[in-house]
Amino acid sequence: MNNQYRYIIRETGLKVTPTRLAVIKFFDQTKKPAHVADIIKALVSQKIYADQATIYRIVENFYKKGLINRLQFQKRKFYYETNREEHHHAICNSCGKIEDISNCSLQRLEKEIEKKHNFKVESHSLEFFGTCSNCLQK
Amino acid sequence: MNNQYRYIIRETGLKVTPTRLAVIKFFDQTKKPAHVADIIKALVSQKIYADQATIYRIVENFYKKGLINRLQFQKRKFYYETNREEHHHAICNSCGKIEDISNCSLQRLEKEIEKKHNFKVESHSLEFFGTCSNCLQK
DNA sequence: TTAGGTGCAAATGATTTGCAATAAT
DNA sequence: ATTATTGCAAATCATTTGCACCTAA
Repeated sequence: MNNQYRYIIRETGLKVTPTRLAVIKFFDQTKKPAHVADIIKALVSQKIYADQATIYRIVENFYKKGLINRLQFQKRKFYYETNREEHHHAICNSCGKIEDISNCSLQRLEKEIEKKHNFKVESHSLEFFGTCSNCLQK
Repeated sequence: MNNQYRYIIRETGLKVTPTRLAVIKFFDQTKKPAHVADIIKALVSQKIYADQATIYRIVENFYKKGLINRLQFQKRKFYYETNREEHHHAICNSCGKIEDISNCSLQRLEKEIEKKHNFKVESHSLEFFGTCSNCLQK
């Protein structure tokens, strides 16, 4: 059951600990971007009490190992989410809801940049800000 | 000479003060994204000593009035730059250099999102991370 | 004159760090 | 046994705030 998670962690060279398992599981089950406070809240509701320093370290390690992505939405904090296929976000300025956007097809643009600027693109971030369907109705 | 800047500030409904003039001028002359510490340093070199709280307030006001843009580059701090024609950035992971990217033509994508998600796009941020030409040679 | 701007110092919020205790391999 | 991980408390960094004083309109 937890074996898939143990395996994923072990593959990165990190040690398997209960808190890391819980965090991996959290990201696997919650598909939404989450910041550290979200993660802590979710773990507390499962009666898992980890220090925030620990969560910050876990999440940065996972990010560096490529297990999760790190995002920012014009906020002061970082958000993290499972590293699934390339996609982007639409963030509602009114309620804060975050929707997924896929099929952005920026490959062409990346190619152009590499040629024009002689800049090797390794990653990109693309976020849209506006008003979501719910808030539009109000 | 400073009249253009006075005019720009006055148009927003904000009062014209020496510090605001200096900040507007700074953004007009420096085309690169800058964070608050950069601005303070530039002003100090002109013997203009303003409190950091003041700069934070000025910059947020200018941003809200649409005079400057606010950016984040996977850093904890905000960057600001003059609000010129739409463009994006390529940030070097190695030396931190920031290059401009123009002609992104995301209009098509925005239209799609508006239709598919019923989400009114008001702005977007698009940044590329990688290695710049200088760092590639090392 | 008066609404808005500024400086100062203290508060805040997210994140990081040092270090000793503990757990995973 | 060895090395990585954790908890705790304190530090840091960017940013914000309250308040008394000052200044542009």
